[in-house]
Amino acid sequence: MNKFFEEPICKQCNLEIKTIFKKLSPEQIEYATNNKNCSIVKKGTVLYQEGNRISGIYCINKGVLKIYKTGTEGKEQIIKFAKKGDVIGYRSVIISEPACTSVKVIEDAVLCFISSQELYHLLRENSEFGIEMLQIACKELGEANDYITDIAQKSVKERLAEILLHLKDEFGVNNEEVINLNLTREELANIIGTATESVIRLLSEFKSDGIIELQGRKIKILDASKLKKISNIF
Amino acid sequence: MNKFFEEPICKQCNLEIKTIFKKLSPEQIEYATNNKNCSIVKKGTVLYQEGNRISGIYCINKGVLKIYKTGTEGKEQIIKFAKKGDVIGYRSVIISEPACTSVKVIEDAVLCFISSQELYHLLRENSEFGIEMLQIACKELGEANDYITDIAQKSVKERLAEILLHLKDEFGVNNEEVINLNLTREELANIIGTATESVIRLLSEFKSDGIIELQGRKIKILDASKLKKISNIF
DNA sequence: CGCACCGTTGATTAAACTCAACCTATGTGG
DNA sequence: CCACATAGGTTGAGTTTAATCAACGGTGCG
Repeated sequence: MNKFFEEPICKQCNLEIKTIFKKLSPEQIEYATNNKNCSIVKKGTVLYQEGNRISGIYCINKGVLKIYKTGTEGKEQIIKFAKKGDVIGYRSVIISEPACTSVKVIEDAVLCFISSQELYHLLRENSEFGIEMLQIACKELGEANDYITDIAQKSVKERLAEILLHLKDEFGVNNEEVINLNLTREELANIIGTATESVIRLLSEFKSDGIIELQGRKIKILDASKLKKISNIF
Repeated sequence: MNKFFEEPICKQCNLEIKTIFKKLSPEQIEYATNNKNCSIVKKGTVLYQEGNRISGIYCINKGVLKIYKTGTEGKEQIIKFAKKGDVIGYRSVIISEPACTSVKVIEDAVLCFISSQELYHLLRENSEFGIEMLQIACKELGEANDYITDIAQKSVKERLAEILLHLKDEFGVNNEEVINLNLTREELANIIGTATESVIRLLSEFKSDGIIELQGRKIKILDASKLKKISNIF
C-alpha cells in the first residue's frame, strides 16, 4: 500500500481534484501538467524559511505542513497548517518578497511545485484563475482576522478548547474520535501563543473533567459540546 | 478651503492616483468612472457592520476608517485603519460572504463605491487588475501574520511601543512630531488587545521616561529609537 | 549506556486584568 | 445660566492568570 505513494502519481495529482486549477482550460491544464514538478517530501523537511526568496508555489497533494513564524526570542508561532488541496508560498511570490513564514513538513507529503513564471503566465492568461487565487487569499485573510481577535481577547483555556475543535474540523477524527493529527505539546502551545506547561495543565484539566482522553499525542474528544461552551464560540 | 471638500471631486479621485485602478485601460477607467459613486461620509458614521451583506467595495479618497471586529463580551478588536488609497470590503465581496468586520469613519472621509458587479466585470476583463487586487490581499495577509505573532508573543508594553511607531509610520507626524491620528485610550487598547487602564499606565510610564509627550489625545514622539528598543523590532 | 527530546508537576513570580472611585471636559435640557 | 448626564481619562488596590524556573520521569535512538 505504501509503495503506491513512493512516487508522485501526477495523473491523480491536484490538477484533477478541486484546487486552484479547477478553472483552467484543457490547454492550460496541459501547460501546467508539463511545467509542474512533483516530489515526495519526508516528515521533518524544512521546505523554506522566513527570509528565503522562493521561486514558486507548492500545491499539496498529500501530507501536512506547518506554517510558522519565528518571533522574539526565537519562539515559534504557528500560523496555520496546510494539507491536501492547499497552496502555499503564493503570498511571497505575488508580492515579490522573501517568505515571511517558514514551512516544515510534519506528515510525509507529496508536493507539486509551480514556478513563479508559470503562475504569472496562468494569472495573466486566465482571469478566472486569478479570481480563484484571490478567493483563497481572502479566505485566509478572514481566518487571520478571526485569529487576531481570539488571541487578543480570549484566555488560554478558551483558545485551547477552540483549537481542539478547529483541529477536529480541519483534520477530522478517526473511528475512535481521535484527532487525525499528532502535535507535540509545544506545537499546541505555539498555535495558541502560550507556554508548553500551560497547555499540559489545561489538557489534564480537560481530561479530568471528562472532556478529552489522552494517549501520548493522541487526543480523543469525548465531549465536543463542552469544548464549544468553554471556547465561547457562538 | 473646507468648502472645497464639501462635494466629491471625482476628477481628482482615486482613479487618477496610484490605487488599484492604475492597471486599467483608458476605456476601463472610463467605465469605472461612470459606474462609481462618490460620497462624503462624516466622522462617526458606521459604514457597515460585521454580519452585513455588502454590495461592493469602497475606495478611500480622503479620511480615516477604523476596521474592527467584535469579540467575546462585545469587546472591539481593531484590525487595522484604512486611509487614502486603501480599498475596503473586497474580502467579503470576493468570497461572497457577509462582512467579517465593522467599519467606522473616524476622520471625515470621501469614499468611492464600486459595486460587486462592476468589480467582477473589471476582474474578468483585465487580469492585471486581478493581480493588483491579489497583491493587496497578500500584503494584508502578511501584515495579519505579523500581527498574530506579535499579539501572541509580545508583552503589552512591547506592543504599545510598536503600535506607536507603526502609527507614526502610517499616518506620519506633524511639524511637532505629533502623530497625525487621534485615538482614544480605549482605541489604543483595542488595537493591541489589552485593557484601557494598561494603556494609560504605560503611556504615562513612557512619558515619565521622556519617550513621549501627551496633550490629550495627541501623542508626541520624543525618542523613537527608545520605542524601537522597547518594542523589540529588529 | 547515555544523550536528547518530550512530557509532567510543583512552587514562585510577574504581568496584566478587574473593580472602584474620582476627575475633567463637553454637551444637553430645563 | 445652571444642573446634570455622559464619555473619556486617571489612579490605586486587590486578584487572577499565566509565565518562569526547576526538578524529574519516560522513551527512543545512536
